[in-house]
Amino acid sequence: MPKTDTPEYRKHVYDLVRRIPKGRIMTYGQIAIVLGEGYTPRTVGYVMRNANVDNVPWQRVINSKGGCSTGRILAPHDIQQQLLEAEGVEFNERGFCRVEEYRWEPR
DNA sequence: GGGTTGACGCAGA
DNA sequence: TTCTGCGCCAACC
Repeated sequence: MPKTDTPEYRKHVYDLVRRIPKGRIMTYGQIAIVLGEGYTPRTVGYVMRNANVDNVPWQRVINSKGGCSTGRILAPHDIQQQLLEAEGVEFNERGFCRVEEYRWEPR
């Protein structure tokens, strides 16, 4: 079972995130299921936290609520909605988007 | 080695 | 529908 501390583990997550098309999103749970290998939303989130300093569109990765708990991240919460809106993702007043509609699954 | 926290998810009230 | 609690796995103190 891989660990999040290994570059391989993180690369796996990063690669999947980079595959997300423009104007699409993925939830932590979805990623955890797709990666399998004992991945859990927690571990995925842990990796994403470090992805902040990487060339990964981490803003496309959100929680099941369709939003992002940006209040706990190191980066400003404005970029999340801003970048996604630039890609065509619509957000409501609460700062949430329709996950069921924008959710993308790799194959 | 043990306890707490966390970019989460789901079930229950 | 929204809020609260519990569980999950790994990292941090």
